[in-house]
Amino acid sequence: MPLQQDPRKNHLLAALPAADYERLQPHLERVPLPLGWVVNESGRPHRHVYFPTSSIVSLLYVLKDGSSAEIAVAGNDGVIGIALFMGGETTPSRAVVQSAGDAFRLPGAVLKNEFRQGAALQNLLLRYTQALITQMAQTAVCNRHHSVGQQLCRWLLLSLDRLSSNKLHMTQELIANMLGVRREGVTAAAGRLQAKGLINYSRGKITVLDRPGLERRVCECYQVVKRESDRLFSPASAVVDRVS
Amino acid sequence: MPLQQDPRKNHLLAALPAADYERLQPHLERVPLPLGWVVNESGRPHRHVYFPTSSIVSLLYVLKDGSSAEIAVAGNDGVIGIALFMGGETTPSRAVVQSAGDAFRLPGAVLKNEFRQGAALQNLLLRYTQALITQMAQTAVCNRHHSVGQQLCRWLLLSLDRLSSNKLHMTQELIANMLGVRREGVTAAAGRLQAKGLINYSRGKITVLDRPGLERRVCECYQVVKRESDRLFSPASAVVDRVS
DNA sequence: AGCGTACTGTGCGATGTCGAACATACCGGG
DNA sequence: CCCGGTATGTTCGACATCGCACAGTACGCT
Repeated sequence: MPLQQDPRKNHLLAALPAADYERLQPHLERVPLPLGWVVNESGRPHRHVYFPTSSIVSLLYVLKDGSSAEIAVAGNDGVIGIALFMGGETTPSRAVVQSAGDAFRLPGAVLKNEFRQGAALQNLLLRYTQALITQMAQTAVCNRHHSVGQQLCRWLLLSLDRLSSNKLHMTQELIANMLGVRREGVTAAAGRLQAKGLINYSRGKITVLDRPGLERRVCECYQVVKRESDRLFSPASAVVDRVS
Repeated sequence: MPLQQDPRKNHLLAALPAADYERLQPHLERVPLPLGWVVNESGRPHRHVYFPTSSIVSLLYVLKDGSSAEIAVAGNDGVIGIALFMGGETTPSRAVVQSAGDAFRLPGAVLKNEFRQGAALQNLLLRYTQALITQMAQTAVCNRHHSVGQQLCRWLLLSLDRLSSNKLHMTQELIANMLGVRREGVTAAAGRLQAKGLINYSRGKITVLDRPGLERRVCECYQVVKRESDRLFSPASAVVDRVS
């Protein structure tokens, strides 16, 4: 991994006007996030918000019986810990590092203070939250109506979008936990993708060979989430609100 | 139906301090919401936010092939049109009236203006949004892991909580659309509930006879959503933020 | 009273996922 | 270099839901 010292590799921080960013910058602390690390435990108060730069973090819901499902994912396009500025302090979901890398964190108090000024950061975080809501809603529908194969494609593409390479580091077992299905189901679906030459994997290392091919196989859910995310962060719509 | 003329039958409006409410009151317009009415169409800009008093509104995601799923529900404890204050103007979901009744609506401009002052309304709406997120996340997990029977119980209880009577007005076909399953599945599940004496239904009229019985059959998802909603609106936590 | 429509009930095979047990293959550390 | 653990592949029956077709039933309207 190269330097990755620049907080502004995170799109949210990058979208802040210089003045706003300067206020936050002294409080940003770089944190390496190892695979599997629990950033926020379900129901526990959050101390910081995390802005991933090269890492990917999943929001997981874990049921009493241990079964789980990913409800959203955040990488360098997002932030972990929205409960802090939404006012709830905690959420019933667990945030787990899905792909090791760096993040920058900000103490909750600093974020809340900046958020309450109603500055650019507020607008940005609210838009992000709305994009997150879209992602969660789409996940709910996808869980209901689409096959494991389609969901695997969606998951691969969402992960790929948040990484700079075409290699993922993730076992089928972990993917199964994310999708809330059995490992065997992932094995079967991944096997089909490999047979068609779309991906290549071995012992937790997945290489995507034919991204357009994946996009042809994925369900509409992927596109909806991506388009909505682009829309909410497009320069046009962002500027309007900042100026007004 | 009695008068239902009081906007403060909506819990959000009721939770506002008098001064804040007075500012909004002149702009509140009473609107009867008929069954099936589309309050907000997917992708279309919202003009108003709606505060239901005696109605229930579902947020539905509709896929290209016509299949759908409910991702959240709002009654006198919520508001429809969060995209307005979140900054996105639209959402990819459709808001449909699930149970006819009244709502009060507020023009988007009035709401946005009040929201930006950072007053009590802002805090309240953000907390509500977080509760909504919880509900959506729980729906996603429930879709993945729980049976139609359990989900039907959850759906009945969530609807019941938002009504003053123990009678629902809803065909199995519509419930099936909400849950994203086949009508026959609902018929079977509802038949079992009726056989056990928990409910009674006939041609679109459902009477809940044994609510505790339903609560014993429902999956944990219902309790989680309810508890989290209570927590976010408990007087204790609400006051803290307003004072600070 | 009669008719039509909306709602509910039922039966079938097809399909996909589950749950569990077990076989194989690969990698890294001692 | 071997050993142990981790990752992947494969099999089986069981079960729930799907998709479709059609039968029965109650309500409301003319």
